[in-house]
Amino acid sequence: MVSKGQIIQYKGETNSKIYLVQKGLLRSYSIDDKGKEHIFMFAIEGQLMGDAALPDEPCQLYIDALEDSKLVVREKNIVKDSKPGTFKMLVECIVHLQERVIMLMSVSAIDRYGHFEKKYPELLQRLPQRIIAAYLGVTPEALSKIKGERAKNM
Amino acid sequence: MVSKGQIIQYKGETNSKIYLVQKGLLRSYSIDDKGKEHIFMFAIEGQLMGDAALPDEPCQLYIDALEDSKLVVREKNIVKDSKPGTFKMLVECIVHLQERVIMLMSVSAIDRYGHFEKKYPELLQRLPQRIIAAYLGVTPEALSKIKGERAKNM
DNA sequence: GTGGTTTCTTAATATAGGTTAAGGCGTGGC
DNA sequence: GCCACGCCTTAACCTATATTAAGAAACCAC
Repeated sequence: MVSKGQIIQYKGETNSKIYLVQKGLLRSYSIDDKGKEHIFMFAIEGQLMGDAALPDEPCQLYIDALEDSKLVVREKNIVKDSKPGTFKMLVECIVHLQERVIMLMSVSAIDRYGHFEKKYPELLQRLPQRIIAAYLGVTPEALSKIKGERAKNM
Repeated sequence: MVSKGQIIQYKGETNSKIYLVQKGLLRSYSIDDKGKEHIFMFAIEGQLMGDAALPDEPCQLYIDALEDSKLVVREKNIVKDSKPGTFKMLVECIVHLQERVIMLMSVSAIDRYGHFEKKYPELLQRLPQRIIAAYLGVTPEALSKIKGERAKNM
């Protein structure tokens, strides 16, 4: 059980744990040299969250809770045991990342928002604007403008 | 054996194969609505290349050969058998993607180039400029300018 | 409730990188 | 050799998004 805002993993520390979200919402993110947060991914109920670093390597990402959350903690090594569901989750993770990179490279901010809207209507409700902006790779100001423009064209 | 320029997988087709590169160099990429190519990843000797789509799902990426290449073709399903090396490759893939997304979101074009230079000095030699640009998510013109500016500051 | 944070919006300005265009350099085919 | 084509560079201009700033609205603690 972790409460909203609690940091579960710091960048640079070694962490051999991964987390299955039973309830709530986690995010992983980096902080650039200007102190700006960049969200790498979210994990909601039923999803797995963990840094891809090896169990004894320093992590590249921070992980914290965006809502009060209930977690099942597992060792990263457990993945090696090829638990039925776990392997599939890894592949899903790759699929997701593939899409994410494509989005970041080839789609405008306005279209990334449209895509997010369609794909995660639920998160749209649960997340504050500024968090969505950090996920999409834009500033909250830019996202605000995007929403304004979309409202006009409808 | 495939020759330089040959397309191995088209976006939208279903392809249950993955490719282990024995010799040569592959890339996976998408094409946006302006016809611009965006490179997702490279695979050199010893690396695995494949779309993350399930064996019976349409692929999201094109794959082609940047050099004459020798490939070992495998079924995606073989991954399920948890061949010793294969699982590790999956994890490496995730690590790589994680870094890639972080780069795209939080690092300027000039620093992405610096990072690429350090991480893939060999590819820097083997790849033409325009391909590196597409990988970094900038235009060849911008990359040319970046290199010019770096030369000055040294 | 009230006061203090944090978040959202709007607007003005700044900037990284895109676009377009043109010239030079290489390289492979004939 | 020499032509043609693709690649790289440079430069002028343009656009999307960042930055800065300030006010309005929502949220929280007390």
